[in-house]
Amino acid sequence: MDDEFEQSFDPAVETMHPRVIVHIDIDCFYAQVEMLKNPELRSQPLGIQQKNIVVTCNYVARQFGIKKCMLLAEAKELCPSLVLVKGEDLYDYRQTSAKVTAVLQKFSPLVEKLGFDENFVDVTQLVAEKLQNGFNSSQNMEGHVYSDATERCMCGCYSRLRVGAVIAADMRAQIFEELGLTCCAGIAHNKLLAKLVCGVHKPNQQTTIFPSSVPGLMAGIESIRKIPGIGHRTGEILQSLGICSVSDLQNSSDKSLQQALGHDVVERLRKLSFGQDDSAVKPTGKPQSIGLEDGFRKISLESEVKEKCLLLLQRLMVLLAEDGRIPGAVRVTVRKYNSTNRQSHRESRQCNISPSIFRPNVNGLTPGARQKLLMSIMKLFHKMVNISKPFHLTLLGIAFTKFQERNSGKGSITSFLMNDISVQSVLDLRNVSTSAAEEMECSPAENACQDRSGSESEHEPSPKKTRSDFWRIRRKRSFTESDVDSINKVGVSELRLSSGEQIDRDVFQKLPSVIQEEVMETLVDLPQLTNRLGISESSDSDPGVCPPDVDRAVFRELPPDVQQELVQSWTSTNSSCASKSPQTNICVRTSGQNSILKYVSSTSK
DNA sequence: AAGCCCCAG
DNA sequence: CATTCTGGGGCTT
Repeated sequence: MDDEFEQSFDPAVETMHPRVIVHIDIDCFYAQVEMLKNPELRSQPLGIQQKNIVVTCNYVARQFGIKKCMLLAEAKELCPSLVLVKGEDLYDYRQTSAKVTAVLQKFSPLVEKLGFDENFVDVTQLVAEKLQNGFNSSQNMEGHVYSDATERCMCGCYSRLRVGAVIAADMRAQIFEELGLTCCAGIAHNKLLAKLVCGVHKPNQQTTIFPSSVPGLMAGIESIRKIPGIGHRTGEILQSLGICSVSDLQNSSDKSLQQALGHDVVERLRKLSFGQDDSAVKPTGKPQSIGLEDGFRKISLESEVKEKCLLLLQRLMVLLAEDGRIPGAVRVTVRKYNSTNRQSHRESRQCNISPSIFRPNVNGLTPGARQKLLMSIMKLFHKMVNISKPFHLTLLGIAFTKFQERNSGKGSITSFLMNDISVQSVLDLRNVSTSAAEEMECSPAENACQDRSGSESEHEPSPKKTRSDFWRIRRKRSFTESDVDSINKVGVSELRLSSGEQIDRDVFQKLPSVIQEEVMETLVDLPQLTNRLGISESSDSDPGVCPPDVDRAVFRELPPDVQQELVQSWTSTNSSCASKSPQTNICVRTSGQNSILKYVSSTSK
């Protein structure tokens, strides 16, 4: 309140800076993850490829002038020897991201994720504790200081930020020691400044900014668009009103602005332009919705809609299982083709679904869960599209929402998983075909309490497990005849697989049996679909043939497409693998990627 | 509930 | 399909 008085007096001056915020940004995140998985890449120029672009690259590659989001061709020209790794399977990135966040949560519960590679941490409390305990930071300043901090603010933030810098250094050390990742940190009294200053010294460095340097920092920002919070649209509006530079914004008191954006927004933006940001670090929790959507040229048949929905559903089930919660509602989104309407005009309908769909039936395992779900979905679809008339869709999406609260255990999908005897039997299978070493990384118990804490004790029970072991550890594993038998007991009678790779443990096992069945049923019921997607029956019997970069694709959270492939290979009762020995390994990866390409090119583009 | 906007990555 | 996809937020009806 004092604050407000002061600012109405002079908007450029803040008198109090009570918080300490650290912004952590992992250096070229995807590239680092890939280099952990395959250390040989460290010495080579590495680019992470998505579609036709290099989304990020390591620092070796940057010496060639390669930049983020550069076109593939462009990058190759700059560096013909550029090693490319596909970065479309986000599983490892997501996992690693969660581990980073888990490390940071040891410092404060106030950790806010921004994408996979950034986190805000409010360490005000920890700083206060350290200061109370007589922590002395006046000796040496940890890391860089933005500009030459001259004046000292009298609110006490000078000491606090210095302690913050020490904490940030600690965070970075822990992230490196525990995960092998380097990162940058920005330390400031608010989120905006912490983020802005984070990247001033890169890579693997940290920068602290004190309030006296804030005007300089803000003045040095070329475009207003660089200010987090001013996005595409707002930037355009501001520009259209002649507000281009930060100082333009600082001095703006236009009435037209107020009209265009509203008083509150304008106030917020003006504050931002002075480096002021009251927004709190909002602890990131589980998502409120989990959804997928697919864009395409044209869908005009109901049968195509059904197919799409089944595919989306299949992928969604996996994400859902990984999340561990049970949704209470489903939403369907469509975008109708409209030549005049450049806007992606979307429509959506949602309805509640009985959570029992995701629970076991008294008599065993939900016979028609998928059908029920699909029925609900199609019903929603029909609310938006009258199929008796021609229609043309360019997008279909399905999302689950209204998740049940972290139930005391009952009803939670994971607890169900663990309580279901038949599933237990599947879990137990793992012991048959899994080595002890592998067991350590992911024991059934750990999986059961899917506790987000992620970084738990795990690994290290074994003497020396190198980092590359960490990534290589899950490999080759085969289902045996008895595995198949047991799975049959669970009720997935059509299942026939000779190779599971990580599938069994990492994904299949994680899935509630209901969902396991869902996945199976989907495919069993839709032979034409599986055929269209094509089972590469090639089933390469020599996994060693797989190129290393291909080999790493971890089925687990399956980039749904790969998962699909795998499920197909399980499902194909009469495919070549059935005739082979149960021990035969299928090179899932290779066949998967090929088919994915086929699939993508035939439907998506 | 659903449409509309915005934003970030 | 015109920067795709995913998730979040806010405001309005």
